[in-house]
Amino acid sequence: MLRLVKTLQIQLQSALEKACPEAAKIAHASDTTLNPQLGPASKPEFGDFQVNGALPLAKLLKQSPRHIALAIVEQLQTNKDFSSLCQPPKIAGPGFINLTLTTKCLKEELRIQLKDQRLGVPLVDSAKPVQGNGSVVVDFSSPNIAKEMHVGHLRSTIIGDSLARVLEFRGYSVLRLNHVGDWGTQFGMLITHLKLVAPEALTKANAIDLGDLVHFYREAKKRFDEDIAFKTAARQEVIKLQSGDPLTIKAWKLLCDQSRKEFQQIYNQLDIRLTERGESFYNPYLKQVIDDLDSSKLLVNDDEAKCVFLENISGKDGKPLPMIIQKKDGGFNYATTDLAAIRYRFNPSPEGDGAHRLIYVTDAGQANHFAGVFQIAKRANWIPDYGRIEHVPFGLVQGEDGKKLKTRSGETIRLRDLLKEAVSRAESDLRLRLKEEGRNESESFIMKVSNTIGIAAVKYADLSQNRKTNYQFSFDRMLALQGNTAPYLLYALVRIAGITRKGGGDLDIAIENLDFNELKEWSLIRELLKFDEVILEVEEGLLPSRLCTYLFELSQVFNRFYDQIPVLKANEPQRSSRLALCRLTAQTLKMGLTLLGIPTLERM
RNA sequence: GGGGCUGUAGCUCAGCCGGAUAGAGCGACGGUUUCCUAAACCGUAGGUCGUGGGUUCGAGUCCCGCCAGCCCCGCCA
Repeated sequence: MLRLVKTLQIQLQSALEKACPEAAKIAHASDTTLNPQLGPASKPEFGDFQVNGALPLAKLLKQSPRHIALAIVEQLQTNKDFSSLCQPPKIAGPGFINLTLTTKCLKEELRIQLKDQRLGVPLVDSAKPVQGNGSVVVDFSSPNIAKEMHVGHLRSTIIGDSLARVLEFRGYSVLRLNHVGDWGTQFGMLITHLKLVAPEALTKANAIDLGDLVHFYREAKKRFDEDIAFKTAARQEVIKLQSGDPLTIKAWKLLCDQSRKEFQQIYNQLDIRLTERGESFYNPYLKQVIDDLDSSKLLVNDDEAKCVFLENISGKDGKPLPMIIQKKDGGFNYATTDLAAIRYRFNPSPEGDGAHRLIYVTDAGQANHFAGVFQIAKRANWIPDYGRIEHVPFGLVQGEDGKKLKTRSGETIRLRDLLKEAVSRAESDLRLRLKEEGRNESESFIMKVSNTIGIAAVKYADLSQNRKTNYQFSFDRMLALQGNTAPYLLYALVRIAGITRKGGGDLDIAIENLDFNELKEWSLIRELLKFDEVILEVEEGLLPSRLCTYLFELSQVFNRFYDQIPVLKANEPQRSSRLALCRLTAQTLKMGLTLLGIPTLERM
């Protein structure tokens, strides 16, 4: 319905200017235009759209808002194109203008959407030209080498993937970058520790597995915090790594390979595609960062460390907060790497990615860090005029007690265990239901369905509740069959698949003879037509939860339709018309879920 | 001390650029099945939108103060 809204916007604009010439003159004088304030109706009984633009003009024109609304309506009714789209407008309340689309217009929109594989969502090329090479970087997941993926990586991975999918669907060339932690102090301490306790791990592939590595990492971290000599040795090791010492590099590569294999299993299970480009990738570009900052006079030596002092951000003492770019031991830290990454990602190919938008999906705790890094990048002129750089923050995953999610023994929950539990819970729910309903299904069916539901539930729960605030994790809630959950949405699709199986097999029906006469049909049509706008909202606001809310509402509207409106038993042309609605609902739900990274089922 | 985020129904959360009587879901209570999967649908109850001011024709939404919770703040990422 995007095109339609655009058309209405233009018609309203013109009617408003004609109805209030004095106000229009004033607006033009200050180089603005009058805003009709067109928006979706706040309630179904108000129609499809509401126009609020009359209200703010009342004071200026010293007329009642209803009077102004009337003048606008009169202008609108002289426009034949408008009258073919909307029924006669109604003035309501203090001066709102309510618009209801004509059934002819709704049917035409529906027909267009039924014919469009993209369900009305425009490709970016036809929307507006993009500068740079049109690519978008989505930086997400980013686990640390030598550590297992845990709940902390869940949100970044799932949200980042979904955003990447939406942007790809819109036609951007998306770089899904896994900025893995494969560099830095942690590495120095791990290698130093392994040299002492398990040197074979540093020279031979597969000498130890990731579980052991995690164990060693914990020991190393403990020693690092307690033992000053160890700390110094670890820092030396980092310097060796950063300066390319062959033995250290070899050990480092082995550790990375080991971790990579493990990560890949999780990504396969979640159906997530990523390009690994760890922190180490930017090693050759770090020096340039220092030089650039130095030549633009941003770099300051402070207590032997090289820093940039931030503007408008002060530290404990009230003085500007420094960001350390090079430590006094000569080592670089994550701020340096992040700056090098920004520079590289905006730089044109071949010395960079030529991106026009950078998106970072990390926890909200890093908000200050990114604010600082982005500020420095701006001041150093590394962000082109058309460039956009955004931090997409998210809150902690908490347990149902409101505290940080942990195992009973108080340890961090491994991602693989969490996914396993979701699937096994889905499986026992399913087996119970099959028994209750006396259904007989094959083991492969049970495995496929429980796997799909389990993973879908975890993903959907996270995406639908996406906000900056913390997120309360609950298996019971996410696997519930009712409410705003993945199983509820999947079930709506299964119902449609049922119709297809039982007789609507060729959903490739004629769409020229659509005939609707039920309120529940029109509600479904109106809901289906909102899809394109929702996708653009997600693209702009980077909030997958908007898409989730929409899909849930669509499922609800469909279930109401399904409950009361017979499809297969209806006479023609209703039967074909309703089948068309079912087909489009299925396509929309499927497409929406795909954009969330969630696969669908025919039966469950 | 400074900064960020959050505070909406018993619980979990929506609420778009400020717009009409603040919405869902869960839970509670009650109803619906000769019919395409009832894993559904319908109804009832439940609110000082943390709090006090301000701006505005109009504030859950914007501004300021206060209270509470979480997070970040120089050589970890």
